[in-house]
Amino acid sequence: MLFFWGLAMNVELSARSRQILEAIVEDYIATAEPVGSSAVARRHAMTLSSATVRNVMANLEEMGLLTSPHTSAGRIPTEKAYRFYVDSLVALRQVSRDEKRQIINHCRKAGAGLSDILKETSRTLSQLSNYMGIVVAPSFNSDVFRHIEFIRLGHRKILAILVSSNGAVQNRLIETEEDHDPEELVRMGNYLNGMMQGLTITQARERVLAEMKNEKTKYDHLMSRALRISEQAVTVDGDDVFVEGQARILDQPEFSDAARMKEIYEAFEKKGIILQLLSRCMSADGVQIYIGSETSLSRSAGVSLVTSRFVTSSNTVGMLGVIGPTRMGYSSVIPIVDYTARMISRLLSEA
Amino acid sequence: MLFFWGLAMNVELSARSRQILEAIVEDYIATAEPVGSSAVARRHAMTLSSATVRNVMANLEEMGLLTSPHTSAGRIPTEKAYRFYVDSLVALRQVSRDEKRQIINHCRKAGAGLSDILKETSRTLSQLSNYMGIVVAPSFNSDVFRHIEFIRLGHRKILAILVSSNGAVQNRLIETEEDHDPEELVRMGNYLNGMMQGLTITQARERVLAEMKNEKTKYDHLMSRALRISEQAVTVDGDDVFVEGQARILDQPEFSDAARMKEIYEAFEKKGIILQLLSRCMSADGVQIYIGSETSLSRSAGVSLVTSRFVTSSNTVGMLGVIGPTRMGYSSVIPIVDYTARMISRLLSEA
DNA sequence: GTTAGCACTCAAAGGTGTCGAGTGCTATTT
DNA sequence: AAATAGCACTCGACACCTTTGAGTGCTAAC
Repeated sequence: MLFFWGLAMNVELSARSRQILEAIVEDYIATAEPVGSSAVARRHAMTLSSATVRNVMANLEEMGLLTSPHTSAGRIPTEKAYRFYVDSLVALRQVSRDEKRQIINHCRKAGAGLSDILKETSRTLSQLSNYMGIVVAPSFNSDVFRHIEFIRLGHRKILAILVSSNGAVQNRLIETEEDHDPEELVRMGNYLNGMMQGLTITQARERVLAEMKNEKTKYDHLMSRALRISEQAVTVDGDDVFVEGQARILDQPEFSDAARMKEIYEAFEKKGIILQLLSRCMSADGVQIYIGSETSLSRSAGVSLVTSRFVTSSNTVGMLGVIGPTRMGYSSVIPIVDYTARMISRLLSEA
Repeated sequence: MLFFWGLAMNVELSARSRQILEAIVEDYIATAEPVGSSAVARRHAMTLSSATVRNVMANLEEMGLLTSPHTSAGRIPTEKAYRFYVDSLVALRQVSRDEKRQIINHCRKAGAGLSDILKETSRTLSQLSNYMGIVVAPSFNSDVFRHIEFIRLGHRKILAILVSSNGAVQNRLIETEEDHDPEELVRMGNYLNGMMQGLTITQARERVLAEMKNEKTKYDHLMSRALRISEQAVTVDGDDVFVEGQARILDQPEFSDAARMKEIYEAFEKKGIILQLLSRCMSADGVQIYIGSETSLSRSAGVSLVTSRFVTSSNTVGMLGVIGPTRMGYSSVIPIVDYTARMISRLLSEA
């Protein structure tokens, strides 16, 4: 639907109009100030006079691609214009050698744990883009079970450790109804490890629930206890989200006022919003771009989101991207996100 | 030294001056606007005229307790005034029944893991105080070792799981020089568990290093490998810090401008600063208060910090507190921090 | 179709004047 | 001697004005 718009406009615009729109968008991205007709004529060393540019701009405004904040200011691009720009105008920059180096180094240097890598990635994205970096860990639930283990911590207190084949680890403290001694726990572990081999965490959970209703296991003390405990262990709720570089967006002039800022920060404290937002881009391959209201992050905040998914060795998908103002340097952010996603995918597939 | 100042001033001020200073500080805390002499006379239904109050205020200014932002505005308290206020004026509010309920509920409802509890506590502090809540987990290194366990994840890849008696868990992915099969890992685990029983993590680490030099173990293949791996496992670097309610401080008028905000947020992205800051309050018991530059957080930012430490069953100490503007509602924040620290201590001691 | 010219608009910037909260000082009261 | 009333003074805040200049839309000429 969004893409359709882009194509539709693509057809309707003359080459010159497109060129001018591109100039305006890029100017505005660079300066954050309304762009006037003469600025366009000048900056682009075009063979056109400002008057001509004005006519074109009036056209573009009528088409809903530009607006003026007031009668005699320059014009600024609408969301529609950004959409069009991103779909068919933007000339993507190459990822520089230096940036590549940074991305790769950061990936490697992180402690080898999955969450360390992802956190570091988030930071790298933020540094390279100068906006906010965001990474959503592959959903633990859809990852493949590797190992479960119980450790007795005290009277009726057990620590359950659940490892997925990604190398992601979940710890859960469980209070049991009766006390279990270490040997019992080992046997439970063996039983469950056998049962869950090869399943995803979600499937494992279903399997546990099914087994609990099974007549055979119902009357086996050890098994039924093991199942009851493991039911808690395999119930993993939230996915991990790593957000870095929150301070950076304060550099952007459009976020200098406090009310606006607050909206964004509050959105981030409720991580649920982000997850909901990002689950959308899990399905499609390649870089996805959400502009302004398309993000449904907060109507008024004027933020955009450039994301891509990455895959792990066990074929679960995660999400990474950059959040910044609508007026974002798409030409460099898009390649950075793309490249980073590829690198992370490769790194995690090796493992 | 700071306390000495408080006492010194205590002596020098007449009862009336103190009363007026208190009124000014409290007014300023409530309104964030410079307080004028007539406001003091009026608000306090004092038997004094504004002219008299003026004289007293001139005195206080000379003593460095007040400043005027410009000739004909009211006066605002200096850091010194806050210090004095906190040391000897403030009338602490009782923690209300409702607040107590919230604190206790939040503690309990959290998933039983240590980090869940602390994160939730941080959020509670933020909610009750309307400032930023901060909790530093007890240093893992000084906690008592409980259990170590190795899980083979793949060729030459081991997951080490280290549990302390607090119930804190550390996972670490380790790449080994040779491949180890699961049975070998179990034996290594047994050996190390025996060796480290009763030691703190730091001691355990020293013990490992010592054993590695020991002639006897040097020539035992299993042991020497176990030691080499465990050396990595017991090397834990950073402590966990939980900061919640960052959006809340945007409500404070003094932080409405972006430059100021940025300073604070950047301080928080480098968690190191916080740790350094908080390590100071680990030693002393009871509520500690750091005002403005005393925090050494960022000279210009004008933030204060109210903290208290808490203890766990294994006698390690953590830190919790509230960060807000110097102009902070000390009378309610101090009791909240105090009460929360006590509750958390109790909760963690039970475990 | 392009451009030059011109009248018009409007925000931003700067200047002026008033208002009032607040001060310091001094003379007066208690 | 301490407290107060009175008064002149200061200075930011606000409202109001003008000027400036960037930018527009329109029209007539090329």
